[in-house]
Amino acid sequence: MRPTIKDVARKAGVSISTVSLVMNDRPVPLSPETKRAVLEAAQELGYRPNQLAIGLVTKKTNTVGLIIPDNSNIFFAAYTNHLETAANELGYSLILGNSNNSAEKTVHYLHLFADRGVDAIILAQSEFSDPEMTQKCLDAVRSLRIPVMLIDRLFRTRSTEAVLLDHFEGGYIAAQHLIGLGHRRIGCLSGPLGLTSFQERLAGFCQALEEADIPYDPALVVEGNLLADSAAPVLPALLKRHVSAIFAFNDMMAYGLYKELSRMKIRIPEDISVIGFDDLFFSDVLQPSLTTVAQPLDKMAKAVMSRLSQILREEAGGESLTQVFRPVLKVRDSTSVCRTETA
Amino acid sequence: MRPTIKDVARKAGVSISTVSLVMNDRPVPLSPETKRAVLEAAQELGYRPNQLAIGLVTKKTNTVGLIIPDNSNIFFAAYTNHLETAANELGYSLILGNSNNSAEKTVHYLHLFADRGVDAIILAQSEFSDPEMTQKCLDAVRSLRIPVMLIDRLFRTRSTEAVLLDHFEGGYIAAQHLIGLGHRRIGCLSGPLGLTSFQERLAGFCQALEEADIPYDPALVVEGNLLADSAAPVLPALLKRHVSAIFAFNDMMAYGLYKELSRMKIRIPEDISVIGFDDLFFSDVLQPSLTTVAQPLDKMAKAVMSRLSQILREEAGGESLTQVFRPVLKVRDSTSVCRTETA
DNA sequence: AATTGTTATTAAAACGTTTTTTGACATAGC
DNA sequence: GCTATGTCAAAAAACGTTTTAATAACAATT
Repeated sequence: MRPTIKDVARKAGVSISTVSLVMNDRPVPLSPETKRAVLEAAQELGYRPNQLAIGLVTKKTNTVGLIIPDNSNIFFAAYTNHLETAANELGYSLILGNSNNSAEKTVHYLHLFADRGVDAIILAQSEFSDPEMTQKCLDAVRSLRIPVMLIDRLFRTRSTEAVLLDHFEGGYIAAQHLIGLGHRRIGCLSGPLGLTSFQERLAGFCQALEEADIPYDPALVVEGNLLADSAAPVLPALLKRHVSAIFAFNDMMAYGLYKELSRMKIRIPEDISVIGFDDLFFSDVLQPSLTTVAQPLDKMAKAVMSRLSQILREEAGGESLTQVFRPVLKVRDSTSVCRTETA
Repeated sequence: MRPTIKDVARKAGVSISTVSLVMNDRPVPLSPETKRAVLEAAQELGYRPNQLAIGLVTKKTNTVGLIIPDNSNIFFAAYTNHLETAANELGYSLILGNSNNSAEKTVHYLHLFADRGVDAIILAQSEFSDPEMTQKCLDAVRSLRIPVMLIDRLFRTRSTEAVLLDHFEGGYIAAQHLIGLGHRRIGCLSGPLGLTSFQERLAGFCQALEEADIPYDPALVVEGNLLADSAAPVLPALLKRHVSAIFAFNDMMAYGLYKELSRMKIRIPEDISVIGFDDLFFSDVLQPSLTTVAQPLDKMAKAVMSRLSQILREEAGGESLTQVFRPVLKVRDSTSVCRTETA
């Protein structure tokens, strides 16, 4: 049906080896006439090489597997989008798997993708609460013998390729911004503190407090589940402590705060300032627009793919590399100068 | 490195044909001992068949290409997520391409995916403003000789496989809902009316007006670009006409209305009702939550994949099938009884 | 005229599978 | 004792490429 190299060879009156040599522009002596004949035949037949066959012999498919928890999570959707763009620019295709944060599904996809001959795998997965699950993934990754790039903190070891955000600095600049506006009683709506990234955000937050000589009050830190609806149940605890600002450890929870505060007729930023983390698409659409700590996803995605491409071209040294990116503060309308007298 | 069928054969002391027969559980006479030996060897070596090689001989890769305009568009991200889930349940993997609404990129991915031996392609693309572009895509699709499933209205012909929403009904139920609340001057913030889907939404809207004996006033229909920021420029025109409700043809533009109305101190739904279309994730988070027309993406995704799977198993009759799904009205807090006296 | 060297092309092996055909050996029927 | 009939297993071809080694043709050197 689809023309193969044989068809081109027959049409051009040469052997298939010649066709291959010409198509790949190999540095072997070939007469101009032969080249022209082959190119013409290929053109006329609309010949396109079968990548399956090529992959079988070259062991390269120019395909990268991407395993993320959930593409309906807009953060990952945005990341995926940037990764796909970066991949395409470097000549790679992306094959997608949703792990739903399940170690089984992660392992499933690791194998599935390896079976399909992907050149590398990008894995977005934070630690599992059960260390055994993490170990399972680690084992699977090791057994694969394929480059794996982590874009979240699955393993604590430094000996893996990774592209990460500096979460400490993220927490730090968020706190610094609020402190600069005069806030001293700042609530934290944290993510699960079992996860390294959130520990680090909190540590950065504390560092900023310390530098401003504000005592750290653990009662002002509550834990959420990263979803919007986790804001409502814990908000009263913070309000009771008279916080003048709340640092939500991701934008989704900040949205939850918006909803609940609005229900309570507490105004943002007049009565309380809110700052988020991630800079999702909607943060700029919301009313008032959300001040937040942005992750430079485009740069990170580019870094992921160019590093992988480097590794695959075998231009990387033996050392594995962890690249850490700096977050960027986006000041919008949800934070303002502190107006409460209570220091 | 990775064990192959040969390694299993050697270890089990049989031929590779036997290994293949056993692994695929073929209905051929094989002694239980042989089977056991093969299975054991495979298990011990951790053998997993190379899907590239299998694809080369069977012409099936269990991979489906998905071409969408933009995965950072949360509507498509959600659809992609459902499609991936449905695909995985049926044993397929999804390979992803962002077309950015460019015909060139669409054609690029059509070929790229075909080269990689995908079994089918899912194409989310509305018509191009330039009919020549549409023709280009059509030609590429035809030349592929691979099943292509449309999940948007690229071609007007009925002779393609497609899974679509009943946009007419969507427009109809949105209007009906507002009319039921007593609204008679209803503004439309439409999408580009060059696109069939929006024409149909508008037609459904008009139908509902007609049934309620409300004259259709073209001055109440303005065109947006589907993005949030297209609301602000056209809102004054609608307000001047004293609309008591606005039907935004997608949720993103409804969000734009929220922002602009809030800036103008016009309250939703007290002063004006707003209804959207799509039911994006955020519509339930917003304050007030957005009444909207939902697309049953999970059902549609399942329908896409099960139909494709049917076609690929060659169980489909010769006829191509267009499946149309009914939208669902989600009544939330952004619409209320009309309080203006102006009829 | 024999050797060496270029240049252009091809043959053949390999990649890891599936699948069809062939073959070896027992057992049963005549 | 010979042919038919079953079992089981292996051989071999095929899928569409790349790549290395081989070869052929011819010119240039001795």
